[in-house]
Amino acid sequence: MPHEDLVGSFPTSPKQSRSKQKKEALIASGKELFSRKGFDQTTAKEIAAHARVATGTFYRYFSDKRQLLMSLIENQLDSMMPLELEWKSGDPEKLLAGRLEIHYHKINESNLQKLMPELLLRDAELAEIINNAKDRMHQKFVKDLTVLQKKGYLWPDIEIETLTWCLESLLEKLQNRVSKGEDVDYQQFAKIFCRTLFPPESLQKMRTGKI
Amino acid sequence: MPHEDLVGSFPTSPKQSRSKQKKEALIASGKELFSRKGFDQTTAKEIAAHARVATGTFYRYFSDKRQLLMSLIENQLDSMMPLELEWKSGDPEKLLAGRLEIHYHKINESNLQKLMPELLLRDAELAEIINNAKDRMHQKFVKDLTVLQKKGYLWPDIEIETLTWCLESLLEKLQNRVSKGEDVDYQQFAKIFCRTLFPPESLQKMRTGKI
Amino acid sequence: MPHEDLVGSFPTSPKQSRSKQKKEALIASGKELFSRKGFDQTTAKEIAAHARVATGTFYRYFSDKRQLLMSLIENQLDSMMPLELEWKSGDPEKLLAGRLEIHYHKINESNLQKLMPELLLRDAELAEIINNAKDRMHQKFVKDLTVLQKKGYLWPDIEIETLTWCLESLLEKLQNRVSKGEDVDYQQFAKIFCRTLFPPESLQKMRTGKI
Amino acid sequence: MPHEDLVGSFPTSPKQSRSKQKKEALIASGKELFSRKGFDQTTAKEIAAHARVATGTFYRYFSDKRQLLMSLIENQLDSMMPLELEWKSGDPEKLLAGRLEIHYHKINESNLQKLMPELLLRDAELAEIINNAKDRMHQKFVKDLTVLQKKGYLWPDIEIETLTWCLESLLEKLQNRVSKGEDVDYQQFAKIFCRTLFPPESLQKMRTGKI
DNA sequence: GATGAATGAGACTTCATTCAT
DNA sequence: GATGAATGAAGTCTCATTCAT
Repeated sequence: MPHEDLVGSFPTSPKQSRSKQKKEALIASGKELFSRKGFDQTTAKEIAAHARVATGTFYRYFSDKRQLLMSLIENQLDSMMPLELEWKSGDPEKLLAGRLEIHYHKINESNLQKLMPELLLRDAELAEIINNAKDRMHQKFVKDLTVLQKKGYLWPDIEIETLTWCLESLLEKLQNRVSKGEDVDYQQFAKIFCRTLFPPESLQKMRTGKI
Repeated sequence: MPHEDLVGSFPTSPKQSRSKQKKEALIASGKELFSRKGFDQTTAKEIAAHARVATGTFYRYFSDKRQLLMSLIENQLDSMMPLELEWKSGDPEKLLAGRLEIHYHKINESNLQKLMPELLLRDAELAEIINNAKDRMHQKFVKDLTVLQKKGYLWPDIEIETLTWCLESLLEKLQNRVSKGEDVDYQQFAKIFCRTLFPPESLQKMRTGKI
Repeated sequence: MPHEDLVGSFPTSPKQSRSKQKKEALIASGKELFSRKGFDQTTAKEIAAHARVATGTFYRYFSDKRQLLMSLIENQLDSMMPLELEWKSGDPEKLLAGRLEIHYHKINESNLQKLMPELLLRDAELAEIINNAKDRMHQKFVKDLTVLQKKGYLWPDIEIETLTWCLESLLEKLQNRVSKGEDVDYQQFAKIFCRTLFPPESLQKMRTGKI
Repeated sequence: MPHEDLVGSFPTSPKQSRSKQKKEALIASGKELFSRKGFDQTTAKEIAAHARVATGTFYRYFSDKRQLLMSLIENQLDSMMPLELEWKSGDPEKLLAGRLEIHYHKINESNLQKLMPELLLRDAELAEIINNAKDRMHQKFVKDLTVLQKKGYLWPDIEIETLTWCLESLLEKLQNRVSKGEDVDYQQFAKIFCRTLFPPESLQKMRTGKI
């Protein structure tokens, strides 16, 4: 970060109004506490206290705990979705490793994901949002794999549907580990992922550009 | 009530005391309601009502809601753990498919798994139990894979650690699908699992008994 | 109260279950506190405390404060309605005085009436109930007066509609005074009421049975 | 804004300072909202919003919600009080009708009256003010009626005290109807009032100036 | 043992009032 | 003066747990 003071020379900061700051603080506190203790175990009062504001202030910015949760989830919706599969020329394992690293780098540590299963049980609206997103991703996955299959790159005796959810599981768990702050070896993961997806011959062809 | 012991002599009624029956009913109700609505969303009163007993009766059999939950989890602890990896002679894909089917067949549908992440956040004791179990399983997995690796069956450039959690993810997700009542093609899954684990040459050797 | 022990010799009391007793206590406390401090100034906690039960108990019997209020009002709906006008033979002033005394005797002291105007502002359902009742009574009043008018008993130049609400006002205020515990001279009131209603000639005829 | 003082020279705009205007707006908003929804159901924020000022501004002009209410009541104290009884020569029914019309004409529609009973329950000071006023009025009424009684104008067998509250009830209800915006036939009302007050002979004498 | 009414701590939410800008 | 965000006390209501019958 060179010349950061250049930035500093602009009117202090983007002049985030107090308001904005408090809302941010509440969002951050919500994220932290929800992740740490779970949704039900976290009270609005606690979130407010953690954000150093009064209880009532919480309700200025969010109609209730659920709304705050929704904000958090919406913010993370993109990163919660696994990356898309694309295969440019080059070693697919390395390519994938690179893309994974970039994609998951931006996922800030948060166990918000952990809360999802229980949350989905009780919140139909949330469930719909999430399921829609997952569905779209799933369709995309299937479509991509179908293309690869037609080109004869995949294992010939494996069905797309099962393959899809297996790969999705791997990506989901990868993301989990990242968000938990656990170390992840993207190179290794990419290798495993590719070998699940492609038979050795395909990998070889792709590596040598004979796609 | 004359000759009630005559009834006891019938093999159909295994002399389950009233008590036992009530406890069972409470356990069943707890499982169903927790799975359906989540732990916090289910009240002791509801569980009792669902089990057709009075609220107070709940507390005769369980010291509190948590204890019922613990029972449920303990009951399912085995099935919640993924199966062990063993490789007898024969087509490994078929062998695995058969074993998976048997192993997961006994998992009754229940979303109890879904509750785990949130539950672990708040209940240190539960977390320890679960983590210990997972850990033991993980160690076993690693040990088994190490053996296979030493024998040279695995992909040579893949590390055991990453491979382990990838395979665990696959099994975990498989179990999830089964407990959600979704259809699962064990044959397909076994194929994918085996190819992730073994390179084609190993598979070929195993199939032909040249292990 | 002679021989009260005779009563006492019956199995204690009508064996009002605890439950019933608590509900009664809550109703009584609600009535007293609402009357004394107003609806909004009375909290559920206070009502419970006054009835010597825990706050939560209040909610076993009433879904909320409003429902308790509704019970109270329903209980009093009859007595809140003014008596009907009927004229048998005899001195109308005395007849009326007697009937008023009987009718208002059963009104237990309570300022619940006082709360009505404000309550009606905010509670559409309550407003409808009350207005329907008032309306029915009004129609009855109008009908009765119309009969009397046709018989030529009323002041000839006074319209029924205005007369009706004037008489209703008198009865309403009478009831107010009674429920406030103020002394009321029914004889005097009946005289005034009758003279507002009938010209002296009619009264004379009625007294002498020449109806 | 050139020549703004020209505007000031117009007689229409009495140079109401901004301040004054805001206070007026708050008073108007308070009156409307209190009347419409009741005192407790109206928040200071709402009143401010309705008056197009900030919440804080409310507290510049009134120490609290109650003070605004007090202003409103004080403003209306005169009109809330029933008119005085005076009998000049002429047809008393017509005279009264005329005076009623003038007196109640100035009562702007507002259900503030409706709030009084509940308000008096909780606000001792307000209760005292109101009761004093009512008392003064009552004394005046009694005094006036006593004079009429001594002159032999009233029904001879009716006591002043009861008669007084009956007439007050009629006037109170009349005022209620006016403030609710309901149509009122002053002529009819005056007839009823007079016949309640005076026997036909007195009325006849008064009409013919033989008072 | 069984029952279900009772308890009361504590979460949620509102709003009168204050205060920094 | 004006603004409206912030405060926090207080009311509403739920539910885990206890207890008298």
